[in-house]
Amino acid sequence: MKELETQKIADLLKALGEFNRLSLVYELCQCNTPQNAMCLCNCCSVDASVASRHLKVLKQEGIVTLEKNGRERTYALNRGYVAKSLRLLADKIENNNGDSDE
Amino acid sequence: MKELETQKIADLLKALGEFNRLSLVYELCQCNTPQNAMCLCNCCSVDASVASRHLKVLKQEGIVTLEKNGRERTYALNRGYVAKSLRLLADKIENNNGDSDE
DNA sequence: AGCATATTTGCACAAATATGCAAGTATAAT
DNA sequence: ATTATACTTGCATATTTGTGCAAATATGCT
Repeated sequence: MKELETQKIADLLKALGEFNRLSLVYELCQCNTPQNAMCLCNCCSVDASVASRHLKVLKQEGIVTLEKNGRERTYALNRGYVAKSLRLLADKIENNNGDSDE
Repeated sequence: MKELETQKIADLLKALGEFNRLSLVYELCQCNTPQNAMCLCNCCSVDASVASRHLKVLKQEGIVTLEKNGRERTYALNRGYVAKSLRLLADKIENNNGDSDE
């Protein structure tokens, strides 16, 4: 149970912790409108298939959301979820929350 | 330059984004006193050599600090740095800070 | 010096991961 | 129906990564 939670946050961090994937996230971060995958694969200079796979990972982790518009798929950053998760971890690390041994 | 920064935060996240390494961080997070590596290798059930290597990675990323006391090395979590880095990223992701395109 | 404890390093290896290309699928346009 | 666009998926592959064991190193103890 604790393990599951640890694994989940580890997976989130791992998904973010790869250069091209983080570049995609940054790219999405700068545009307020959802972007399609083709646009995104330009931001890091990789094959479309590579961008596609990275976006799949990001989606699986809930970092981005996907919407299908005709033949194009637009991705949007799940800002709230990612920010919240990161802050939760930051709080835990900084405050050693609750558990006060000293 | 931007790339370097992206790479740096990616490396930090990658270091945190592995189950056993994150477990070590959590373990260090709960103890306010620095812990030696032997103690730490018990928290995740891995060989001492494995814990040693993970701690090395964490140290390289500035996540933990090392202090030598005689033959034992005690590690302490660099709470401030890690928390600050995570919050910075959270802010960036949530606020699309400054850069207002639409 | 000799032994015990704490930790790191060399080696081997299996599993995961990132990548590109080519082929496949889906949908829109003509 | 044919063609074009926007992806995704199936290989093949090269690289990285996590792991354990055994040996090496470092330091303290007697």
